[in-house]
Amino acid sequence: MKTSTPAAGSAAPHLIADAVELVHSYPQMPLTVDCVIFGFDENKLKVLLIRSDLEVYKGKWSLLGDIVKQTEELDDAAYRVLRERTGMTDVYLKQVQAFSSLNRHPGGRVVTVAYCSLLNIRHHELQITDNELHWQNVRSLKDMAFDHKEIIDACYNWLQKRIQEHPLGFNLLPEKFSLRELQNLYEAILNLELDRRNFRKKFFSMDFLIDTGELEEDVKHRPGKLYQFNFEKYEKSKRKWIGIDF
Amino acid sequence: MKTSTPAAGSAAPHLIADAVELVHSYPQMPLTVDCVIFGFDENKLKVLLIRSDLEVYKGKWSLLGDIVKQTEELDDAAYRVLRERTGMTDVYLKQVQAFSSLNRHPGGRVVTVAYCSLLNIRHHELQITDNELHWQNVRSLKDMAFDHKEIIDACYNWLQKRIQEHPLGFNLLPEKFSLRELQNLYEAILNLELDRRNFRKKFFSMDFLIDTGELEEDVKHRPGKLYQFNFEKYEKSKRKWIGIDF
DNA sequence: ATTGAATGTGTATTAATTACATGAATTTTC
DNA sequence: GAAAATTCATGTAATTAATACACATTCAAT
Repeated sequence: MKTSTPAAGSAAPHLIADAVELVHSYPQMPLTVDCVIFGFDENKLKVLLIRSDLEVYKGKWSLLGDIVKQTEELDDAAYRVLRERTGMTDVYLKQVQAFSSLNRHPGGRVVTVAYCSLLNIRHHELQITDNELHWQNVRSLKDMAFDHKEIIDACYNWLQKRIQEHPLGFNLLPEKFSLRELQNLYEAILNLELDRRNFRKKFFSMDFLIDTGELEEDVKHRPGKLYQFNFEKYEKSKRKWIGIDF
Repeated sequence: MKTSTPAAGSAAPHLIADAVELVHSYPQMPLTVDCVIFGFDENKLKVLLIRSDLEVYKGKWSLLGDIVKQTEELDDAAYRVLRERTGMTDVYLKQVQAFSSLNRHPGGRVVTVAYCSLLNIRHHELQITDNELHWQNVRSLKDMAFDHKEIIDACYNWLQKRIQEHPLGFNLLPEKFSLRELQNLYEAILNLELDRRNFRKKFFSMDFLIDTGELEEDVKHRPGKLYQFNFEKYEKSKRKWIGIDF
C-alpha cells in the first residue's frame, strides 16, 4: 500500500515512521458481509433469504448478512452470520466477490463482501416459523432488496463453475446419497440434463464414491444404492488441472 | 444486510425507517486496493513492485495500492492506481480477493481488495529511474511488506487457472506476436514445458489467431509468422464450458 | 400375479489428447 | 559463398476421453 506518489525523480523518498497515524488519516467506511446460502430440496437449488428490515425495502427479500466488526476478519464475520442464522458450524463457506457500488445501500456508502455457502437443508436449526426466513428457488428471484439479486447471480455463476472442478456438491446432500440424487443435484445447478449412464460412469471412474452397502428407504420404487463421498481420498489426489481451452 | 436478530418468534418485526442513521451506527474501517500487475519480459512472468514507504518495511518491496476514497468504487480505485503508476488506461484488471487479517497492516486494521492486472511491459510510461519501481520475477519473491507475498500468490494462482480458460495471456504480449512467444508465455505462467506441435495445433484449431502475413524482425534465426488475437471472434463464440472433472 | 417406475449395466462411435521426426528458412561462421 | 547452426513449420499414429444409445432387474403398488 502506498498513499502518495513521491515527487517525480525525488532521490530520497521519505519514510513514514508512524504507521498508526498514517492509517488514522485514511478514509473509513462501513463494511459488511452477505452470505449466499445455497440448499438443495425437492430437486431444486434454493437460496436462504430473510425479509429486509428496512422500511424502503418493505416486503422484499434480502440475503443474510451483517456488519464486519472493528476487529473481526471477513471470514469470521461470514461464519458468525451463518452460525447465528442457521445454528450450523462446519459449513462450506468461500469468499466470492466484493461489491462496492456507491448506491447499493440506501443508507449511504457500504461495501460488502459476498460469500457462497453450501449446506444441507435438513441439518440446520432454522426457525422459519415467523416467516422471516425463507428458502427460495434460485431461478425465481425477483425484486430483491439492495443489490442482492446481482450478488446471488454472481455467486450462482461462481457455483456453476466451481462445482464442475471441485466436489462442492456433496455439501448440499446428506452424508449418504444415491447416484440419482447426485445427478439431480448437478442437473439442478447446471440447469441441463445429463445422460444417466455416462454420469455414473464419470463418477465411478473418478473413484471417490464409497458404496455403503445400504439402500434407499421410503422410496416408492426400486431403491438405489447409497454412497458416501471419499473426501480423504480426494484430498490426496487433487488433480492439477492442465488444459488450455477457451 | 440485516443488523440485529429480531426476538425469536416476534410476530411483527420492526422496520427501520432511517437507513442513513442505521449506516451511521455501523463500525467503519479503512479500505484499500492493491494491484498485482503482471508483465512478461525475457520469457519470465514479472510483477510490478514499489519500495515500501513505511519505516518498518524499510527496503522491502510492496504492491502498488492506495486507499479507497469515501465515494469511490473498488474498480475505480484500482484503475486509478494503475493509471497513476503506469500511465496506462485500457488495461486488463479484475478483482481477485479481499484480505482482512487483523495484523496485516502495522498501522492498524486495514482491509484490502486485491486486483490482478495484465499489461504489456513495453507499453507503459514508467519512470523506473529512481528505482522506486521494479519489475520482479514472480518466482523470486521474498520478504515483502505487509501480506503482499500472500496476495501475489493468490493472484498468481488465480492467473494460472484463468489463463487456461480465457484468453488473458494476450494482454501481456504485443499486439502482434509469434506462436513461439505465445508458447513461451504459457510455459512461463504455467511453469511447465509444452509440446510445440500440439500447442500450435491447439491454438490453430481454436481458430482465434489472425495471420498478419508479417514476419518477426531483428531475430537471429529464421523468423516466425506474426499473429493477432481475434478478440471479436472470441467474444462471439465464448464457450460454455461443461465437463465435470475434479 | 401383473403392472409401473426407477435402478443398474456395456458397447460402439466419435472426438480430443498425446507422443513423436523431418525438411525448410534464415543467420552466423568460416 | 558454402557449410553449419538454429529455429520454424508441419502430419500421423496411438491413446485416452466423451458421447450416444437399449435392455434386463428390482421393488412397490395394485
